[in-house]
Amino acid sequence: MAGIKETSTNYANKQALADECAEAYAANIIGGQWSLVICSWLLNGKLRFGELKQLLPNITERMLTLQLRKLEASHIVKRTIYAEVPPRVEYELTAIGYELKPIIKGLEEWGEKHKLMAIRILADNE
Amino acid sequence: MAGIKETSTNYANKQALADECAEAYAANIIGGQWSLVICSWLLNGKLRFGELKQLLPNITERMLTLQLRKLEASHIVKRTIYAEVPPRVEYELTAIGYELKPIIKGLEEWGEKHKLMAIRILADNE
DNA sequence: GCCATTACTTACATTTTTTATAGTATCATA
DNA sequence: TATGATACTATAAAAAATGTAAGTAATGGC
Repeated sequence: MAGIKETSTNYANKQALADECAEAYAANIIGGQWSLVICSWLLNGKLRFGELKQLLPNITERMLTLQLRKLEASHIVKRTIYAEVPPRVEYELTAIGYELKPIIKGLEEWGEKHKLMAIRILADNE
Repeated sequence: MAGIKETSTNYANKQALADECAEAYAANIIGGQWSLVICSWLLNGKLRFGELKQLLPNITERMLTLQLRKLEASHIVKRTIYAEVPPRVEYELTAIGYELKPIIKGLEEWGEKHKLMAIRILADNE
């Protein structure tokens, strides 16, 4: 929860929810628009900033930076800077980040299944 | 994806991501602030609107309605209205909604683990 | 000196989500 | 006639997330 107003009701609500529901706590961490997909790519190994950018064609550099910083702050990814010019920075999952694997795979399977269901329902309604 | 502007870049990005990544597709469905927690409660059985409201102390009626409607539109929950006065409405998970169970449980466990880790890291830094 | 490369940063604009507050319909009961 | 219960709806405003566009630092090669 970075850059959110600590006096807002929303902040209080998120805190309260996260305190008593671990799944809400988890959702706060991996909840950005691109976070899950970034993690999903990183499951296969280290990637550089530019590589991630190419894998997520429509992401802006700003969003990529923001999401990576958030993931880093939550200890989901580790950032390694090599003192070279031009710079080289690599991102990889931490141990706890890697433990998201079954969840991500589960979401993936569930999503596929849901998609098929949605298509079936659409077809039935014609 | 209800009430979002179909001409926005954000809409296009979400669509594109959801098309190629089932986990992003899934995240769009269960991604609201309260969705996961609502589903989590419903895993134990049917609940009325008012019961959900009490279980989620700080939620406004509007948010509860919005999230339930979104979940209903995605076929995650089923809504049953009883023709009584005062009205009675019950919410329950559909079959595909219930299949979120392992994912929710996984997130819960992962969240607990992550919390412990975060506490340990904080302690180490003192 | 100038350019190219990489991984950013900054300022600002727009869109989306969440919160706040007040109201509605129904009908049994007091 | 007024009240209470339930599950909402309407409108506005605040806050958060995302997008746009431009700029930065460092240095090796031309």
